[in-house]
Amino acid sequence: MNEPAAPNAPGRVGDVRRRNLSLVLDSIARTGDSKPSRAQLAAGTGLTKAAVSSLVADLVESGLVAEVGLYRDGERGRPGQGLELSSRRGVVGMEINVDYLSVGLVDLAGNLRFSASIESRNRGLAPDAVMARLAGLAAEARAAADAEGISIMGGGLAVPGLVDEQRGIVLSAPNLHWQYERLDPQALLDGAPLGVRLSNEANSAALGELWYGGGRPDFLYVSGEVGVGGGVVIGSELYTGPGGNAGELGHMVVHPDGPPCSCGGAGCLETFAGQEAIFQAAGIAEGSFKERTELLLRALDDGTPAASKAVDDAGRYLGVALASAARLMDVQAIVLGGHFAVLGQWLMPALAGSLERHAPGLLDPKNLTVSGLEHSGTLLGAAGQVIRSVIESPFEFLLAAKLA
Amino acid sequence: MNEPAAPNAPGRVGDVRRRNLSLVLDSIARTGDSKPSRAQLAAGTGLTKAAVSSLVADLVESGLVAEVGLYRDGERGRPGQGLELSSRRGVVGMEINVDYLSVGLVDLAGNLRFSASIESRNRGLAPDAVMARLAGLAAEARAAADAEGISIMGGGLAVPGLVDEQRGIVLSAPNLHWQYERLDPQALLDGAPLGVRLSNEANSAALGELWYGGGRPDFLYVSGEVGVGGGVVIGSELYTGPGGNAGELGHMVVHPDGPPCSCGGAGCLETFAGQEAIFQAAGIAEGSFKERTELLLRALDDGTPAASKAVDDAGRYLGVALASAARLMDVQAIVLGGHFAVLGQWLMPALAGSLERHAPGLLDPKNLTVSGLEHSGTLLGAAGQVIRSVIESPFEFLLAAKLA
DNA sequence: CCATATAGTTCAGATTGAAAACTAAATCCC
DNA sequence: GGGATTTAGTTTTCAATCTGAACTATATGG
Repeated sequence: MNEPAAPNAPGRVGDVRRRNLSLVLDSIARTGDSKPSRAQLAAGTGLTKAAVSSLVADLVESGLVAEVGLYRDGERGRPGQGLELSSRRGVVGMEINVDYLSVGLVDLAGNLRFSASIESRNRGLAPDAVMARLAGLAAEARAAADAEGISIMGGGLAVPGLVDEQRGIVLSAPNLHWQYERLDPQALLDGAPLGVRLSNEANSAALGELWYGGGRPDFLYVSGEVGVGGGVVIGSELYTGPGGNAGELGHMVVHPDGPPCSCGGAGCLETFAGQEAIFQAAGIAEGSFKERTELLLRALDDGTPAASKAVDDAGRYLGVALASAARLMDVQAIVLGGHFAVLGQWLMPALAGSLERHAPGLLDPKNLTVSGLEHSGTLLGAAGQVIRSVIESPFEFLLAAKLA
Repeated sequence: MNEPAAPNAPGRVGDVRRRNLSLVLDSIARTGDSKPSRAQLAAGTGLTKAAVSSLVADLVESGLVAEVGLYRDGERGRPGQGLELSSRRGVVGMEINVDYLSVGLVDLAGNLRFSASIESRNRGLAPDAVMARLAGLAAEARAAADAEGISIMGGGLAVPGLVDEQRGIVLSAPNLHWQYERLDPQALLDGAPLGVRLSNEANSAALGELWYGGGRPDFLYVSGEVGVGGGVVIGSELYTGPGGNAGELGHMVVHPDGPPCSCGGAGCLETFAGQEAIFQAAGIAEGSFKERTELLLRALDDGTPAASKAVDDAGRYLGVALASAARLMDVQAIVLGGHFAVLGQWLMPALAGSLERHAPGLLDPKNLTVSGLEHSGTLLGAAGQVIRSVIESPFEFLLAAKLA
């Protein structure tokens, strides 16, 4: 869709403006509610007022930034024109999960302007059937955008599995029983200038947490779904590794003599802390995920020993994996999401204890938190990736928008 | 010393030239022996011939690049002027280790032009005493540089411990019994325009491997010294983590019920695969490192069961840690250095087996290798950091050189 | 010796930010 | 109420630096 600048591309004179457009736009995005003036942007970025004026003019003309009336900062002097990200440009976040589909309309500033979701037993369903249902939801989002006067720039689609972003292929999504499925995400938002970006669910949730949640620059996001996934955020960027598969927390080895795992290995975290493992250890075998989760929570509330032990064990082994991860990557904050967030209060004691036992003093307990975004985190992250790409490369967006 | 460009600095017109100077210089460095002409550089970088001519003129004037006579590429037409990194600019790499000190003079192209080392039982010695001995070696390197007509740009000093690069402080080097020692690395090479950069031994070894060894862009370097250290190289850059302490492979947890470790944790890799742990498990208690290593190697040669088991166990647990690391960071190649390189042939079977058991198919066995640089890897890496900083920011070097 | 091919230089033109002067719009204070 | 002051934003001039095209330099081939 948009070609990223090659790292070895020659510097041209025009690159300076590309960079400064992004710098100013990002500055406006970061300042958020306080709606900076051109003069404040100049002070904040180190650019001259003249340069900022010229850059802002381009951004306003493109529709990415809007002026929002006068704004008084100090007591004297001419008041500035407040600037903010346009609320008339949006991105559609979409999520396919095991038992539901959801969409959300997110504006440039990150506000969730519309959302909808439906239950859908997707496991084992053909990708085409799932995509057809999702297309219905996407149409709702487009209608909502029309109603609110929001122009849709693009979309993000998160799926619980390994994906090839470039080619729109789901390499493997074991929980959906999908294997090497070629989707057509573009069809969901026909005509959107930036298209639809396919992404991994855990990674999107991690990015949602980064941009619209806790907001730390460095943390490890742990997503306990059917599998145990993770997203590594370093320096406010997702670390995906040389092959794009980093963050596979679920298959870190937490016991050298542990049981065999579905991945072919042995002693993986997932065999101790995956949803299935916890349900099984707690003696809860029947029903949908939702039903079993409710049974488990009730059992924990009642203090049922098997349930408590199951969650304690999961927490302890999760602690082993996180201790190793913290040592290796020097990660100093951890955010729990998905199933782990739901189990938070029961999981934490064993987890914190295990971390302290294996990596004493390495991680401040107050940096071990539960995600507050719940299900919308993935949606926000999926949409956010497109929004960030615009903020980081506004020039490229202008081109894409002009061509369309 | 030289201030790195802030990530949020505004782009200025002059930045374009900074970047292109680096692009051209790096291009010359990469092309290596084949001594490219200006026209070839233009084709390779995407810059115009005019721009390359102008950039090369600056680089030649600064003494970083030299013309090396005519060079014929095709059959017809005017031959080009071959260009290469100057062999008259060098950096001194220095290393403090537990039982020796060493220095090396490395020219811009990465050739080791001179090296020397002395045995020195540094454990427990005062930093001042060690630095005084090292200064003697450094003086030899300077004399060698004078004799060869090499001008010294700066130096790199690697120590086996955690360091604060900026302030020249060794935060902790347990194997030397050093704790928060303020060194004065600058004194070793008084007057060198880029000063002396302090660095961690394992990290330097990893970088040495990157620039002058295997040359993969992504790998995990495992250094088995007294402790077990590591260096994570991703996208041809060292990953140091948000706090600068990434790569602490030795304290990854490889057994949830393992013995206590000196770090206060339990079940750490180091308690199974550290030098001391191996010596102890093999029943070798007395003597210097060198002597004990020789004893161990002889015992392995003889097939002594205790020694074989000690090394097998170390390999197996190392495999557990590396399997986890590979999952988490998606690392696809591993290079063994230090003690592990010495034990290579005895360690490999158990290590490879363990990796395959815990992360089957994840890592191609041919990507599990032993470093070929031996001891000079650390030296080359320490010097290389300064050399790379010049190649990546030639403009800043020009300024620094001009001020001196 | 001249056609041709390739290397490298020179020069006009375009883009862009810095610096400084200027205009615009508010408050302060008498 | 009106000038002084303060702050916001624009205009103008200038310098840096790349591109592109024309030009010069130097080789081979017939």
